[in-house]
Amino acid sequence: MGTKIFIVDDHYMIVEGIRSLLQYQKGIEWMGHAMNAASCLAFLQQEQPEVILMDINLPDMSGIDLCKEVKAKYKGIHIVGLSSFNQQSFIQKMLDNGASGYVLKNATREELVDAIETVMNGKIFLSNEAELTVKKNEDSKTPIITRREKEVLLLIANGLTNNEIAVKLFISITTVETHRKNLLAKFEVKNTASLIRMATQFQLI
Amino acid sequence: MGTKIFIVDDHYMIVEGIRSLLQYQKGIEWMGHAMNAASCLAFLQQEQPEVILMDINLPDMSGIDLCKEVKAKYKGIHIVGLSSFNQQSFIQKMLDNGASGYVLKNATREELVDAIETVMNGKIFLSNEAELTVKKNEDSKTPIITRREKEVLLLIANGLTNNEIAVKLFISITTVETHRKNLLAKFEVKNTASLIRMATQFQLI
DNA sequence: CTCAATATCCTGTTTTCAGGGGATTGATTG
DNA sequence: CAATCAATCCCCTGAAAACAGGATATTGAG
Repeated sequence: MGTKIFIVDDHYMIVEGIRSLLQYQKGIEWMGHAMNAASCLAFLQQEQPEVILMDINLPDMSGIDLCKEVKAKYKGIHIVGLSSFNQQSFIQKMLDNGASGYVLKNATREELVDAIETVMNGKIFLSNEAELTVKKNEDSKTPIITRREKEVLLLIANGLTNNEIAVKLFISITTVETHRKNLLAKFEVKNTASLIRMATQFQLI
Repeated sequence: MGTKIFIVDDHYMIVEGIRSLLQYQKGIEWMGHAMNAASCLAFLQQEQPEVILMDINLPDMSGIDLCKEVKAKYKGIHIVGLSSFNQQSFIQKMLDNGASGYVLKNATREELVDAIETVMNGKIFLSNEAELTVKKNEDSKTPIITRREKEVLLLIANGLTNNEIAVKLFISITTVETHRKNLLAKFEVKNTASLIRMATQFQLI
């Protein structure tokens, strides 16, 4: 009997694609698929696969949250993230929430099989490109900003002036200025335009 | 003999998924697939399909450009855009470049078949959701900005001050100020932060 | 408990931006 | 041809943000 796998993805083409790639693969047993988080959880109450391939974008819940929930309830299930994006923040969040690996949607059959085998052996699997991204982003990583700074950043992005922000957050305008100063410093930029640009690139807003 | 279709997409899973969805579909003849723009163009020199399903994200060329090129050389081929994103700007650009339709990657088999039939009849096909997006964005559409304004916008986004922009573009600082004023007016915002935010949302930078 | 991080507040000065006005040139187009 | 628009330039004012120095609670992890 092969490794029991299950897929959660709301894209028919992806589900069919993976089914087609793995259908006659030795050592792999296709248990079915779910199109959303809810029916995935419902399925798991009946049967448990060994590996779940899980999209990070689901209609009812983010794959990141679903990953957390599944790992909390069924510790033995290995989860492989599945996404067309090659973005470090998502990869990291999936891994933080208990995922054992991450495969891009342009993976080959070999890569898929490799991923499933690797996580079954208790190891971490990252797509080649995903691995590169992780490495690349080690240099230019997202600045670590505090909760308050993020609040201020969001309000800046929404076009509020320091004064308006101060009113909204019940703090002094000078405090807002300080947070702003720190944001500029942390992002290593020298004005608002670059700040907002960087922040969007890092997907903070 | 069915409608001859061809697929250009660099995602194995998508290609396999579509193949699986359409393989035994009556009235459709699968001609093959290409993983990039170059091999698509090479294939077209040998044979011409009636409908091409084309990803907007290709490794060597954007689907938007490829669409233009294919339509220029082979006017009779109907092109259906294929993407996981539901973004008005992409849809619009594909249609501007001669595409006959647009299908999201979470389309069902029925939707795919419908799309192919529709474009074969010389009509435009848009995915349900894509149609909604187009409608939604009719209200809040991208401002029309001039070449020069876009240049200035990019430099603002890169963190240059008016002075630096003036030097770089060999124009007076007052001219830069004017362009900036016009940008704020066109985007209907009142400061740089909002301007950059809007510009990124409209994917101008 | 201690220390570092965080959040808060202050006073200045200088630079940059926003918003108001008006004007000229050249290209396009109905 | 007249009208429109893009692109250029100019002046002015006041507001906002950036820069340079501080200082002081609070709190949370080791």
